[in-house]
Amino acid sequence: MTKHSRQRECIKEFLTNRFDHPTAETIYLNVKKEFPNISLGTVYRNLSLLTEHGEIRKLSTSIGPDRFDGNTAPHYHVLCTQCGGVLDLNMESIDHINTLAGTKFEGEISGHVTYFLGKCPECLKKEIKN
Amino acid sequence: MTKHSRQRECIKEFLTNRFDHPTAETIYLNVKKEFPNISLGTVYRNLSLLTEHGEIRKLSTSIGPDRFDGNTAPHYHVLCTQCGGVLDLNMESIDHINTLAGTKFEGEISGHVTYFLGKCPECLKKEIKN
DNA sequence: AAGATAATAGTAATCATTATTATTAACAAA
DNA sequence: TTTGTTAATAATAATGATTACTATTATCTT
Repeated sequence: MTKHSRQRECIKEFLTNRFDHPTAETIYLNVKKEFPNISLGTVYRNLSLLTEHGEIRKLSTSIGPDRFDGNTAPHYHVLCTQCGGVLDLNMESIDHINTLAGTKFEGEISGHVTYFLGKCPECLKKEIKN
Repeated sequence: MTKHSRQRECIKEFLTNRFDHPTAETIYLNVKKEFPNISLGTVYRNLSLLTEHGEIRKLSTSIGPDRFDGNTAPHYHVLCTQCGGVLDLNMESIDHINTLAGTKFEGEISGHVTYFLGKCPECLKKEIKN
């Protein structure tokens, strides 16, 4: 049975107003403005809780720390190999690849994790200038 | 200019004979049999080198440490949500999703990282028994 | 208002990985 | 085959991200 907490509410709200998929550290620094004594552990625990409850999404890439997304609607992400930024990609779910994978696998396929690699519009623009 | 080293050769050979995508720790413990004084740092450095040179592949999942694959032929992986194992999935490259993603993105898409979630044949078998 | 307990702040611990450094091994040239 | 050069090593410390611990506080219930 999970009790309400103002810290968790603040974390949740911060995430719903951000679209750059901040890290726990960034969330910590920002929530600190409203709760100067908040602990990084509290941030991590609440991010886990919110993720479990399906209220936010956790994004793990091979580079850098985990990031968090307040938008739970199904969509994909592009990881910019230049600046390290993580951008939204509003593409419909490609769940047909699960079916395809299922035909090549003796076990059971229930889902997939996909992120794209590339260059964000900003980095691309800078490249052309030079 | 990269010098030959017996330790690196041993790591490489160990990986080409394993198909369960071991972690750096597992590789360390096994290579230790031939090189009792080998250091974990040496294992990590050589795994990075081999990955850079395209001789092995590094697999990062959101759960647990990185794993390494001696098979560099293009293929995918299934992460068993039951036992945590990582299995090969010999499916052709689904690079058409890059093109699809490109149509929804202002930047540039150069590739994708995908792994599937599911249950391996062994865990599935156990489940049916019970 | 009082009691029960989940959540917190503060901090220590853990885990995976990378960095540092003195020593050793691999290769090249004499 | 010795010698010189330099990359690779072993040993260890340091880092970064995350989780665990614990006494205190906030939230909810009665």
